[in-house]
Amino acid sequence: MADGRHSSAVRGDSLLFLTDEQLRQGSEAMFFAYRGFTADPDRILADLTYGRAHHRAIHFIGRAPGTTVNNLLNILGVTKQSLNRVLRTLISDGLVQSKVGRNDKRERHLYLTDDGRALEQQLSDAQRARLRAAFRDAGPEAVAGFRTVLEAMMDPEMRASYAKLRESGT
Amino acid sequence: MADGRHSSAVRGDSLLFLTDEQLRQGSEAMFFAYRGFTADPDRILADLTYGRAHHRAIHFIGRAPGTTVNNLLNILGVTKQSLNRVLRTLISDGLVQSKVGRNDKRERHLYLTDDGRALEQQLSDAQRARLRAAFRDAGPEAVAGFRTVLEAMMDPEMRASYAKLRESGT
DNA sequence: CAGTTTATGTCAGCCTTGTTGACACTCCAA
DNA sequence: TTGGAGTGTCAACAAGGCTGACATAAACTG
Repeated sequence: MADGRHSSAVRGDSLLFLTDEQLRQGSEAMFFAYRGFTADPDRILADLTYGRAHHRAIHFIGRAPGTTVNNLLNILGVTKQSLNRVLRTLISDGLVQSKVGRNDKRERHLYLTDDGRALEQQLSDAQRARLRAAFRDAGPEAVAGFRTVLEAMMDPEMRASYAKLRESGT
Repeated sequence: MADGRHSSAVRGDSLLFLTDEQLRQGSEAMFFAYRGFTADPDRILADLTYGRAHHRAIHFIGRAPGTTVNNLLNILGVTKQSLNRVLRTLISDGLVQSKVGRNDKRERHLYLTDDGRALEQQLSDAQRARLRAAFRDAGPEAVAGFRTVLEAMMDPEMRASYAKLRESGT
């Protein structure tokens, strides 16, 4: 780590494109792009009493209906207390329904209600509009590269969750 | 928005790759990847008394030494009260130095101290290691696509900030 | 010069969303 | 029957956003 700012560039091989400057630009691109990515749903949520945490819960429940609390916990990477606070409000507001498991009655299976689905739709429409525009501007090859790099950036467990959701959705 | 889940796929043109399912996968990829992206610096920061907000401030001061408070405010997109809380601790901890402007004495120009640079290096090394691995695995074409899409996702002002930093760094 | 605007700092208070620790309940499995 | 897993909940706390209000100094403007 003490070999300076061109640690990866001096090799002179096919990894020349990995200068520290390129990597720094990659970081900054992630930072600025993530802001854009969340901006539209955030605006909608601000008017309701909800935040990004609610959005995430709604998104993943909508994506995998009947998922258990524990499953959701792993996907979201927060503590159960944190998730529970969010779920409690969503359930009492009638956006999410919690059903006791049929086989294992300790488990709660989570579903969106009609209202929940409506909000999910509204939020993801807003988010997708931006993504759609970005994908269209960038073109299919760029999108493929985008996805390849993002997948490579994930932690292995997250990559597994991602792959699982991906196959279930196709 | 009521035209269902294949709103963009039914056109049958070159935008076929923009199905809502593709877009949803894009969202989820962003979510999981961003978690990975911040994970390593977060681990380092947890041991100090600092958080992600400190990281961001240190990063951009290191990137554009002598930047003003107002400039940083625009880049980070937070309120001055929020930024000030972070800057105050960084300055009193001797990681950041604040100099009164030469021309305009109302402005404060921000610089990293030697200690600040050391922490910045440590944090960005951790972050770059992951990015480097991801870029290497994905290859140059994928990286180009990654950057193209991210740039297209940004708000216009953010894209301007990004471009400005990019040219200053090269 | 007087008045306004700009750049910055700071105080106080609020919200969301994360954390830990503790405890209770239900139920499955050995 | 006992241990452990899955869940819910209470309390307390911290980070880091936010708004509103106010202060100061410097720069700009008529």
